[in-house]
Amino acid sequence: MAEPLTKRQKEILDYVTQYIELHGYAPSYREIATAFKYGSVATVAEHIDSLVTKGMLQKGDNEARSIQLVKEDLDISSTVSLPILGLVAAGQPIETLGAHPETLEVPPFMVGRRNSYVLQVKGDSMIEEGIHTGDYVVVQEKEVPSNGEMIIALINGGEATLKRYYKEKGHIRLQPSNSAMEPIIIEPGTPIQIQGIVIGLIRKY
Amino acid sequence: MAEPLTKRQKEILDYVTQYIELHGYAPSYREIATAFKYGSVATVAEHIDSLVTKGMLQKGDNEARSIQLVKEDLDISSTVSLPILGLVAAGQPIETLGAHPETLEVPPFMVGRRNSYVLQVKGDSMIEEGIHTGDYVVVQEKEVPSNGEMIIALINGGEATLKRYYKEKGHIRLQPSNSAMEPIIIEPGTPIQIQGIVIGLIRKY
DNA sequence: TAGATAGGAATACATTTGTTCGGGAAATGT
DNA sequence: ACATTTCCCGAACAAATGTATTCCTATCTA
Repeated sequence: MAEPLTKRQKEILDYVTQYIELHGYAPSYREIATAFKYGSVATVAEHIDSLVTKGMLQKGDNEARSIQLVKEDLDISSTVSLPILGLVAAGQPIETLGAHPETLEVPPFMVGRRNSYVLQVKGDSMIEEGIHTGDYVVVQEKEVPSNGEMIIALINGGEATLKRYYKEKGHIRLQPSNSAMEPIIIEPGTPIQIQGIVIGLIRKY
Repeated sequence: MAEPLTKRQKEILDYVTQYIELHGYAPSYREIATAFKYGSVATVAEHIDSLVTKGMLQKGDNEARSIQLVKEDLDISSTVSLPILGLVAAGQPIETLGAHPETLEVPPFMVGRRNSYVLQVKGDSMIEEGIHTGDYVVVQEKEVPSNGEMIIALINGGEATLKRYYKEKGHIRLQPSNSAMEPIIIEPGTPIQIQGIVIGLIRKY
């Protein structure tokens, strides 16, 4: 099945492939001819015919720009699929999204060893660090964060916050990155539950 | 952003979408006219123009079957490994990282059907939209951006910028998201090369 | 009711584009 | 050496295709 391609044919194939990936549609024969400095489109037609015959391309009859790539290879790289557990917003409990959470494919380099999951951000508490409403944060479960780490915390058993964590003398300070918001001081004895730390951010435009 | 489509326009869009998925390339105006039993291709041209204006489609000028879908749908199966081509920073050319670029595993929902790659951000030109030094932006190659899209542009053949693109009467405005920086006005004739549009952001803490 | 908007028709036109046919030169294989 | 394959040119052609212009009819809105 592996029909051998000549050098020229492979060059044409590569050009067509790149053109399609760049433009979203196929080149015309004359565009190919120009790219290869051909004096005749017939030369292009021959090569395309060869490539079609050899099964490397497909095309419609008498139809402009109808060359199609014969798709074959899709890379099967490793990916981690994390559940989107809900929304996190200052002052609101985490809204769970039911028993069948959606999942988000996450680059493996972002995922830690422990349990991880994804939350969608709502609110402006970390706006000055470039975390906007709609962004996804990758959260790794961790009960004892280090100073300065960004955490998901439940305060008073119900309110979820996305803040930076600072353990200081006599109390814990949860620092938003929003000059319009005040830091939260957690005095000893106040119930606080650290859900995890933020280890990644994903945004789609 | 969400331009309202009329019923007819949506029908045309759906037809074009299905045609492309079925054939692998776009229909001609006359094929669309036949499908809708139109007596005139001008009717099709009007609808396509509307859809292009509303940002639902793109097309080449005077090019047959050059309609492209803008809304890229995602197959939620494999993951995509994109090359990290270099750094982008205002006033600096893209620093290529040699012939053996690292790759970044990117969630497939972020990748379009065209060529995509990853750049690491350096500088503050988009700081107010939450794009910081060290972040990775996912770039999709596209020569003709739509208004308001965030683009990677080469100005004067060497300076790379990450800006938002606005085509206005008589010129192009490249708008940073940093109140300390001025927009760049591109007068007609100035060499400018659009590398692609930013379709995603990934940050690792 | 006048005006605006969406949808459509008819026609003509200028390109764009794939196809076909004949011929030629260089490389390759036998 | 001879045949085959690969590669290319040129021109002519018919078909496919996008565009421009003018006009028409509902429908909806101010």
